[in-house]
Amino acid sequence: MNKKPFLNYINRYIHLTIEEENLLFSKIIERNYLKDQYIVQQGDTCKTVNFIISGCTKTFYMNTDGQEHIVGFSIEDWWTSDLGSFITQTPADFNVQCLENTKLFQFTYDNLEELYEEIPKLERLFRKITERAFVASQKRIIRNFSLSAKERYQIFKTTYPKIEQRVPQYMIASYLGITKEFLSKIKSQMTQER
Amino acid sequence: MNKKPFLNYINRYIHLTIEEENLLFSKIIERNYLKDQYIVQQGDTCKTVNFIISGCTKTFYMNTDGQEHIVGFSIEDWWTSDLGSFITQTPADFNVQCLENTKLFQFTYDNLEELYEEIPKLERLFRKITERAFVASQKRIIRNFSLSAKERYQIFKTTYPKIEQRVPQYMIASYLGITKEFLSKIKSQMTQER
DNA sequence: GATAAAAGTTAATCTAGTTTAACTTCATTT
DNA sequence: AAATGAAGTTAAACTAGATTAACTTTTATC
Repeated sequence: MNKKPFLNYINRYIHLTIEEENLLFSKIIERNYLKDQYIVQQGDTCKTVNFIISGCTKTFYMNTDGQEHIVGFSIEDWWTSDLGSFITQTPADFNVQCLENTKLFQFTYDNLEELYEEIPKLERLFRKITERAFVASQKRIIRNFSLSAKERYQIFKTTYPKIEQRVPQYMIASYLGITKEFLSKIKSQMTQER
Repeated sequence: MNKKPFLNYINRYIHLTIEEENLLFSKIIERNYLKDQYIVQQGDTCKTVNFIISGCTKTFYMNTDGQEHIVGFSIEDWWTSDLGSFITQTPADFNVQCLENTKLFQFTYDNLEELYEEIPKLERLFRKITERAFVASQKRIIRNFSLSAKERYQIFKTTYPKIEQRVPQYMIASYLGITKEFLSKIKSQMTQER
């Protein structure tokens, strides 16, 4: 178990003693998923929050006529879960599926509750992480309302250049809230403009 | 200073001793704003997070050609701020303006940082509040992509019946991401269907 | 290296929602 | 109670993006 990436990550927010680090890692489960496997399925209760060591996931909602709406992608050094399902321990609205073979550090609900008691600093860690995630989510809502599909695509490209290269176009279209055909049109427009 | 509504609110998440309560309230500033006054202005750094005792606010983004995009409304027992600006202490993306005379409990950045040190339970409180806000924000993104304007309006009406009655229609249209003219059309459709 | 399946492209047609503009209703001030 | 302005309505013309469908390119499989 290579603890480095996760320690580097949490050190951006809090500092733990050696004892705390050991306690923390004693409750983390390392797990590997294969490409296409599901970490969470819509309707199941989400059992874990997951830190990605390597790999890539998509979080999506599938509506009744089988249309897939992508809420987000996650890669190394970020989290993946259905947080709503996890915190309330009720059925998930979203699916989380691996787009590559993916290695995770998993926190189960009970383990995380115990850790919050044992290492109160972790409350701060997750408070700060969630604050940032919330702010990003609010900004995305406004962008979706106030910008055209082309502008949103350009922002996506500059904000998440790594993700753009790892994920098929039709999923990016879904993330942007447009059809794959329209994204294709936007891209051909953009090459002509150059 | 009537502490009851705020104490009832936080008791849903954490329990404080009398000493902790006293310390908490010693750092809360009660403040009244008049209708139309700004609590935060786009470009300024947001100095406070604010719990609403009475009144109503809107949070909105104003784009370069003066178009207003409403991120959200807040009423009694909820929070209002530009959280992104507050946590990073950088210029705000959003405006927060009172739609009614509004009474707030304000936490300044420094007071809140001190309180986190003095009452670690508050980290848990704000972690949980932010988790819920993030989950709601994610669900809104999906609804905006997967539902028609009419469906979104119907959900708004049932989810926030109190807000619908206190806020002008053109602001609700902005919140839903549509024009006031189109909301008007939706409403007339809905009355004809009955 | 042939074949099939998945991903991406192009173009015609269509529609949900926008824009513009004139009009009505309601609230506020004098 | 008249006058002004803000909020809401209606309808015609318009457009960003969806839908449908045929086609091409890439990737995976035998």
